[in-house]
Amino acid sequence: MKPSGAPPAARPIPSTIRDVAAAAGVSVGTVSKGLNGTGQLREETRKRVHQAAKRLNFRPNNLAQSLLRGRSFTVGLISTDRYGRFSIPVMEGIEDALESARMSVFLCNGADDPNREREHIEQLLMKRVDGIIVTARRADPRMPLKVPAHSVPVLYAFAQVRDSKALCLLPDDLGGGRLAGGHLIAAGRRRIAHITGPEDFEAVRHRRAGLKQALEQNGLRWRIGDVMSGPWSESWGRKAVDDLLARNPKIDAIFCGSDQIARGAVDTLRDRGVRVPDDIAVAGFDNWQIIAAATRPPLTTIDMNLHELGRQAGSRLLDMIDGKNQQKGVVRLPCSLVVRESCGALRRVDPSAGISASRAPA
Amino acid sequence: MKPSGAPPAARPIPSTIRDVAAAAGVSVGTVSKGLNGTGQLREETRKRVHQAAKRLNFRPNNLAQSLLRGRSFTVGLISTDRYGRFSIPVMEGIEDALESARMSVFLCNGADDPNREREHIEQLLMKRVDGIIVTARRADPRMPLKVPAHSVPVLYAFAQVRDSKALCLLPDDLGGGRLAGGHLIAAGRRRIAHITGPEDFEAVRHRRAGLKQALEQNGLRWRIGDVMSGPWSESWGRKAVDDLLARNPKIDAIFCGSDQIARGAVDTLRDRGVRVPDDIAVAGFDNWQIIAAATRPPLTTIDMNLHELGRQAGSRLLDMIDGKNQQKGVVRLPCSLVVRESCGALRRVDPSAGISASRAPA
DNA sequence: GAAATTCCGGAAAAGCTTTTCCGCAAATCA
DNA sequence: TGATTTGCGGAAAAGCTTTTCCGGAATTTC
Repeated sequence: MKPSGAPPAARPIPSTIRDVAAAAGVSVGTVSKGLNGTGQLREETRKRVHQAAKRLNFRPNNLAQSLLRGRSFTVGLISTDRYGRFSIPVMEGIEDALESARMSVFLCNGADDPNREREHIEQLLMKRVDGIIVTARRADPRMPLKVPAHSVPVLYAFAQVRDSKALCLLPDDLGGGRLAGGHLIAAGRRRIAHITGPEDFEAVRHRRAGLKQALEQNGLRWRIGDVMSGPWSESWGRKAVDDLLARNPKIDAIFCGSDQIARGAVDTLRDRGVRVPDDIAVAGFDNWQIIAAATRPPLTTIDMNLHELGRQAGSRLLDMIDGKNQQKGVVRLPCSLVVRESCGALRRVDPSAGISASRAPA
Repeated sequence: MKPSGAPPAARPIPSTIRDVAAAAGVSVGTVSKGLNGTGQLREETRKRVHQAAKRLNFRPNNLAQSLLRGRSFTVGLISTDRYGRFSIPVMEGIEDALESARMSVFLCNGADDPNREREHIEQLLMKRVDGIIVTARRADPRMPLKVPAHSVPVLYAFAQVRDSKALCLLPDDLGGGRLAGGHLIAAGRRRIAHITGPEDFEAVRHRRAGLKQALEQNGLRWRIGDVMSGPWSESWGRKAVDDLLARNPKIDAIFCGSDQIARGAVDTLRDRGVRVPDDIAVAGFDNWQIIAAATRPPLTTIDMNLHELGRQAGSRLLDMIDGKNQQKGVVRLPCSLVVRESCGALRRVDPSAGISASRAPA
């Protein structure tokens, strides 16, 4: 019998398949067959069932279905930390992919608290989710989630884990760096500085390495002194430009590790009367619309295609749930170049830099 | 039994209460009592049950529990449109409130598509959620959701609906406008312009009305000509300032309808050699950290406390589920003032402007 | 007209947990 | 020692749906 768990709140009890059966004057099994189009039923019976169901506002109870099926058509999406700006497109992509398979998503926020995280996982397993996707604010390696081995498929999207058996989907920061470098070089720049984020971010190291590859592929010298690491902020971009110009006024391009940094850099260049892109071209990273488009001039930048990354995460998880495509390890998804005005040259990037370029969205 | 719904994917079947019962040499009922601390069991039996459960990695199946209880301990969170920047804090707040009640959250994105929205609602009702929270990117009135009357409690957070029986939680934009105006006036400003967003946003009208109240309460004249509406963008802020100074150079303060607009305004003032805040004070709205803190000087602005709004949404929904607190209508939650540097005066706002001020976060 | 199909729909089990009700055994009391 | 509690744990029902199996009625075939 109904335990006392549920206080007052007198709400109409949703009608069940028995109610429909009674209303249609048939048995419950017949109702099920009627509504699901299975079994052998007279057309007239089927119609009567449908009408009764409609009249009673019948909605099959997914809990019962899931219990029977042994599948809940549900996945857990757990963010290991507070949502960041990057989480949104990833989440949207995941949702898009999953909802077209009629899967529902449980949202869990770990809030940087391992206990809370564990609680969430426990909760999800009790809810019998079919799979789990883990995201983070930062794509760096972290401790593996304590999901009991093999209980359900787990996939890391924009998050990484030191466990060679796990599947991690990440943006190809190296390719992105190469793309930016290639674009600047194709625009005729020869002396390219790099103002970027903290050295301990893997993304920082990869983007830098990408730039390095682009330079070396084009016979340009890689100057360690032209690389400056600092916080991910506009003010760092401003400060770095000041230092850079004092040290090395012959720079003709700057590749920035984020759009925020680029924004600071461009602002300071303008303040100092340096023309962008005529005197110095500036490329950003992230394609953070709101920043990139508002910069004067608007930023040419790299897009990590996070929505697509999320979408892939969703559909790959579905594959894993179905037992197909048991891929493991780190998979890097391509970045793309978004051309605006801060690098001049409104033309395609040199194809040798790899990966196709795309235009800025209208 | 087991329909063909679930393809290959051979995963270990999670152990059930029967398995535990067998392992512990007791009946299933005893296991239930043992694990839940109910019934009368010898301490030794209870321990044996616990050990068996642990050994088998037993996790009660929430689907079965929910089916029995008639409550799923689950709520649906449906965004009527693509997630915006405002959704994040609201979602986090909602989650915080709900997870401390051990409720799980289904995430649904309507993506501006009424059909998809309807699908999601149908899905949620089939999943027997205990309640639904609706959020939006924009707090303006919209068509009511077609949730069958009284089936489950529905609450609108940062979203509004033309239905007097619905509960809508919104920020008090009017109070926010008054707060900003009061702060500027308390800082000794007398001629305050207002550069804001599109007239058809309710928030725009409310913030403007709040400013008007502050002015009139302090015996200052409300000049319609000093109000300028435009898009929510930096470039509008820049353009508006140019126009404004051309028309009316005697302005000593500007209240901007968003931090982005304020950013554009401040940048242009700097470009023109106008000192902020010495010559003209600028206040923003949103307390969008990344913009407000990077502006030179950092913006004094209004925070809508969206995290708190989300938290309240969550806990009020819980009340509604429990049948308590059947409040309806629009509830406005207070905004607060975040003092940085763009208005000079590093002091508290005039208390007559209502609502307490708070300091900028470190 | 009798036998064999074909049609249609009902009965029941399974999926997992919780709770109520009962009965047995041990312990207590007279 | 016989009668009564008390303590402990088992049996079974309920919650909702799907699917398999089966039986009765109608139809067809010989």
